[in-house]
Amino acid sequence: MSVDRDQMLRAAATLLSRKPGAPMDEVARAAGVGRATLHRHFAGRDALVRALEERGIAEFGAAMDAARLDEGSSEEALRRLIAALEPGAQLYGFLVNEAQLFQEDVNEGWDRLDARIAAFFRQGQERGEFRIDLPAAWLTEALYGLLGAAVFAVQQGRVAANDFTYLMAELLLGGARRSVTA
Amino acid sequence: MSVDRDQMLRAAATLLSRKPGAPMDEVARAAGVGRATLHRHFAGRDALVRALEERGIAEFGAAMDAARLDEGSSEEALRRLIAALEPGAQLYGFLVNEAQLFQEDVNEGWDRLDARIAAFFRQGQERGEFRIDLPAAWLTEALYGLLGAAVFAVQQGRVAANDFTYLMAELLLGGARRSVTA
DNA sequence: CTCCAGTGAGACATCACTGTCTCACGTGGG
DNA sequence: CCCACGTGAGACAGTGATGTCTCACTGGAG
Repeated sequence: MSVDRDQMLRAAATLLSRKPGAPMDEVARAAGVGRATLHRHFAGRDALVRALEERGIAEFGAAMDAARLDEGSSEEALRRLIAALEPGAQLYGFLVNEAQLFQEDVNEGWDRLDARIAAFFRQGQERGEFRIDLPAAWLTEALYGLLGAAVFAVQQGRVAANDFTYLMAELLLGGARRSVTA
Repeated sequence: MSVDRDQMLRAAATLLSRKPGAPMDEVARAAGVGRATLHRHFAGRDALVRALEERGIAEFGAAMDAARLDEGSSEEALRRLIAALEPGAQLYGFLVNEAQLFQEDVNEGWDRLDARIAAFFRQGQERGEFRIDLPAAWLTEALYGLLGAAVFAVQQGRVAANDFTYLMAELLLGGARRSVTA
């Protein structure tokens, strides 16, 4: 009888990531639940988005933990990170857009994650594995941007979902230029 | 007396690129014009966005022409393209987001531009200058994604506006990995 | 079996935005 | 000078989403 709050969040994430402005009743329908029930669990749209934020932040952090960014080469670590990010990529894409919208009142959890990602890139630079002429902050933003682009490309069927991790990692690491050795 | 329609479009683009959902009266204020006047020039919000689309498509196309994508190496051509895209990057970022929202009813002008960009990447692949394991469609989406990320990074002051072209081109072409030769 | 907590459906007031209209004003051209 | 056009300010109704409330129902616990 009682509705699974987690399933509601998941359904909301899936819908809102494609249609950020979807009305509450549409979110409710997507979650297979009445509008009243949705509203009982989340005081309002803001609360719902806030909950999605917290969920996204937690999952993002968990993905970073799982990727063990300190082990092995920076390149391998980045590949692991992207692979770990893939399952929640839709949600992250939605949240990144959302965060860009409301520059003010951003959850401080994002700052922490941003800092961790940037620190990882900086470490790679200090190790001589990443280029030093591209600021860590830029690499971080580029990661987010490519994440969103990849999610969209998959949604549109422009690229295969299976290639997600490969395309992300290869472009971010090696770029489009054909290398002499490859 | 008469208001400069072009200036209104420019102001609208600047505001909406940061705040896509801004109400019409805010757009009007940003353009230094009354809401009624804004409405006299653009029948409604849709018409305004449509006008921005057309403007963006035209400018994007002009930038591609100016970049002379057929001359010289593909890498040089891509650098020229990114440099030519920079002045209108805010607008393009807004329009790309807008296009992602309304998958249906997309201006066919975008398809044409998409096709030109993809064809350029494909040509580079056939010439052996771009990697063939990254589909041209993905490179195209990545270009858009990085464009948006770069605009945002500059807006947030995370990177210097002067580095826009360099950061975009270097990441897209060479990626984050430190090359052996560089 | 009997409650009752949780639910879906719908009514309702409210709110923000929109698009239209009117009216007074000022500037520029005739 | 005077008129007319374009403008700004504001009023107005319409619309869609929101948040709250009520009510009837149902499935599960006791």
